[in-house]
Amino acid sequence: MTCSIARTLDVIGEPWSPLILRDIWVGFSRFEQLQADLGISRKVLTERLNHLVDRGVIERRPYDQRPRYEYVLTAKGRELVDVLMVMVAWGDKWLAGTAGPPVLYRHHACGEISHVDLVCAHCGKPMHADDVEVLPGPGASRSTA
Amino acid sequence: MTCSIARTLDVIGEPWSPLILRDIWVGFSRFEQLQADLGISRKVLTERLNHLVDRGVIERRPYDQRPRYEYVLTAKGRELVDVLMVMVAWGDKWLAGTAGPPVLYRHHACGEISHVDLVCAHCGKPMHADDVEVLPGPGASRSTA
DNA sequence: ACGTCTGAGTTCCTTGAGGGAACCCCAAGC
DNA sequence: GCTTGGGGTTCCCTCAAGGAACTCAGACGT
Repeated sequence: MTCSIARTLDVIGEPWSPLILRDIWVGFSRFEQLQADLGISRKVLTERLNHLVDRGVIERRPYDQRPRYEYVLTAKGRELVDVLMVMVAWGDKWLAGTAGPPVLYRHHACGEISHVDLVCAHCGKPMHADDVEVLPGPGASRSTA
Repeated sequence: MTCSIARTLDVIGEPWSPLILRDIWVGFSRFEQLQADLGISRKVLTERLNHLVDRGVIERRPYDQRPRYEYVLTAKGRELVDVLMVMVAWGDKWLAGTAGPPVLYRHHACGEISHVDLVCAHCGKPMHADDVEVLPGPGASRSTA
């Protein structure tokens, strides 16, 4: 489908993929760690990891003489974490409940506990759902995308 | 699971939900429009719409004397579109191919074709995967979240 | 009064993906 | 040479997605 959302979902749209990516992001890099932390079936974990490697968002690397491997984010994968960070911000705001957010994020640049906000890459002002007009682009083929 | 990503995925984690949300965002608000545009089965579309209504991200409204309904984003839903906008930015950058992005977004504030960028809500500087430190928060229960 | 059209779903059947548990391979270490 | 432990495969079984047909309710034309 000619839609960047659909294409992105082709990479992280399957049920477990975002959680796998998050775990790798925060440092769970080995197969057994991921399986234990997520409670995912080993079969599906294998499939998802292969898929993410195929799409170039993670890389499979040996870390021992023995056949031991770890998974690390590529540059493409690190940028995909942006999507997760926005999910965190939204989930913290709308779904955290009385206990408060389960995880906090300290921003290195300012040292404060914070969360992400969206701005226009061009002018730097806030950019949200109602702040844009949707137009067909060069790669468009059908009515929508 | 005590993880804001997992909780967000409970709302838009099922395969079609993000695409449904996108369609409603860009103005496809009726059942028949959504079904035709997405090619989703009517059964699953019904389930997804009900689920999104239950979670409070869209609202079902009659628009006629006859039993005709349209779906519109709530405030909660409009903020969830932030996630889609980041997916668009990432998909445009990494998956658009030679044809270029299928859809363009004009930012009302500056009038330019642009895309979103992530900044720290506290200090306004860029905030991405490597710019944060992850700490357990008040709502934490287990090792990770 | 009657058929019909249209939007908005339901129902039923069939297929494919996810869960679970067990099994396999290989290298080190004892 | 037997065990251990990480990193997967294989097999079966259930449940969710797809597809096509059916339903229902209110307007509208005649």
